[in-house]
Amino acid sequence: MSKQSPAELTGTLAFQIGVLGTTITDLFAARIAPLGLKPKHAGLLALLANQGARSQAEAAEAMGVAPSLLVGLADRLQDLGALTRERDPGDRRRQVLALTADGTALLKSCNRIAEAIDTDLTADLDPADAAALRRALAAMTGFEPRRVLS
Amino acid sequence: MSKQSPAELTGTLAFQIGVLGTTITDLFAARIAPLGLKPKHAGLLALLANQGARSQAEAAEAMGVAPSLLVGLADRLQDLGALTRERDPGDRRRQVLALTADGTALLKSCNRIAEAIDTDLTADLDPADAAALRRALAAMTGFEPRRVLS
DNA sequence: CAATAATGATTCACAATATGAATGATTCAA
DNA sequence: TTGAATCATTCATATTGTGAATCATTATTG
Repeated sequence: MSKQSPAELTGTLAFQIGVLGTTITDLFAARIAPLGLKPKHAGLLALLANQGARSQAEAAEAMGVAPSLLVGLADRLQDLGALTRERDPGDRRRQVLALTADGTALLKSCNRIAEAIDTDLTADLDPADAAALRRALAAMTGFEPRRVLS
Repeated sequence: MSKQSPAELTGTLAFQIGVLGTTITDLFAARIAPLGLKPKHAGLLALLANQGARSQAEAAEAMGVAPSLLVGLADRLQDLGALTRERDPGDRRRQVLALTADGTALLKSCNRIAEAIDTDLTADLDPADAAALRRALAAMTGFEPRRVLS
């Protein structure tokens, strides 16, 4: 006889990645909380670091969130001294966000925390499988809409 | 020279799985919405199907949510005729949830939807990498707390 | 056995998160 | 130059989740 119960739903990649993603994000959130950050703050820092200064509208678009949400994220990071927020002289409607040295340092801390989680995640994982996982993620991350860590 | 920018934060598994998980869960949520379900409803159906009837406290524990949240989930599924909710005769404090035939059918629909997402996800993925991905997920899914799809 | 503690389900008040509509400033197009 | 579009911001609102309080029931224990 074949297998009786094929682990309905929970056997799918969609379900497993969904659950694991939430678990990891919650853990990441707990570990960056002492820095005064939430995952979306870290996502914004990373965006600015990797893609350079951006207006709030551009950042919101890139992160897949409403522009109104970005106001609060930028407020917070500005309070922490992690970014500057200046009117674009060429178009004074735009608020241009740019990382400060403090922001870069903060991002590095987030990065270290994420890497520590990676270490735990891949602890009992065949190195070849870990490499394949990275390839698979790269292939899947071009998937449909973009949205940054919540 | 070595690579200048190592994709700060966004290069980590933690970040990538977090983002992908949210993206996938949002997509899954959109596709099961016509069934009148949200991801947590589907998670509860799957729990009952895969592990048998459970009290609400047990289900909440297994899903990693507050018992008070489970009340509403069970209400909804009961309204849809997807589960029965009966006092345990042996301990009349416990409400025991059990799948109905309609609930099983509903879960099968969710399963099909998740499988369709899997198909898209793995479309341009080396089959060997897809297999490795499954192994990696299996290894990582024993990770810390449990929480079901949100 | 009686009194007290613990457990399960439920309701409720509340916090956190996100959205979209409205507003005001500015820029673009006709 | 007038009207439409864009950007940032605020505000009202929806959604989601939690924990405290309550009530019924069951366990404990003096």
